[in-house]
Amino acid sequence: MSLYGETESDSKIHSCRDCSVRHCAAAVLDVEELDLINSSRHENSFKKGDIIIHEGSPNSHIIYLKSGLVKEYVKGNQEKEQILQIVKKFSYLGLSSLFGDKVNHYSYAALEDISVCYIDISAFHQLIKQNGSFGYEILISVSRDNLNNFNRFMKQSQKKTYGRVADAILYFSKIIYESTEFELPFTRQELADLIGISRESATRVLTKFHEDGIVDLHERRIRIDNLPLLQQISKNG
DNA sequence: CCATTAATTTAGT
DNA sequence: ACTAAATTAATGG
Repeated sequence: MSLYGETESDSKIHSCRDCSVRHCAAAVLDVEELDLINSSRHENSFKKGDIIIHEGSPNSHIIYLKSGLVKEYVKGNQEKEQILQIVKKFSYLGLSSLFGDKVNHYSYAALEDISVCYIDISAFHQLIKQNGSFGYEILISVSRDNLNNFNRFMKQSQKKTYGRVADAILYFSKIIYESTEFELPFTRQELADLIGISRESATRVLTKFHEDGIVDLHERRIRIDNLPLLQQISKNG
């Protein structure tokens, strides 16, 4: 429950050189650059539900997500929150606030038990300046996220409740799990917060989809049974 | 350590 | 908003 999560214990890596989960941008670093990151990095793990970054906190570090899922969100008025996206492992948390401000604009919370590495922000800056390939990879991931999220929100604003729920299911299926059957990492409330509807509507539409044979639904387990129809609903709002 | 109960969270109407 | 169900924490043996 602590802000800093649990003490590190399991499979602690002793150097970035030996890290087995270097992907994308981290994969293009040379040995010296890895040592630069390594000199300031610290590892940590969080339990499901733990908050990793509070919006408004200073962004002194970039956090590399080594395993698990994280939600990126902003707090709205009383209890309401807006979930921007789900972040998958092997990506960086806090990138979107890196160059824009001195504080994080988004909060991050663990949707399952996760492990992370903190990278000092000045080391990160230096790597971007000195290693074009690294910067290129970072730029790709920032752009991709931007495009994805912006698109989702633009389309969402034109859709009715059913289309939004269909969108959410397709989002999990296509982007997060790459499968037609998956376990939601969300409560109904969080699902609603992702697509800007009420919790009640979320459950109502889910059971309606179930009744209509579009999905099979058990608690948080979802299997898409009628993909064409679901895509149709998503498309038509 | 396990079992029971209390408290909190989640789902459905 | 309210109730029921489920999950988690706390207590006592």
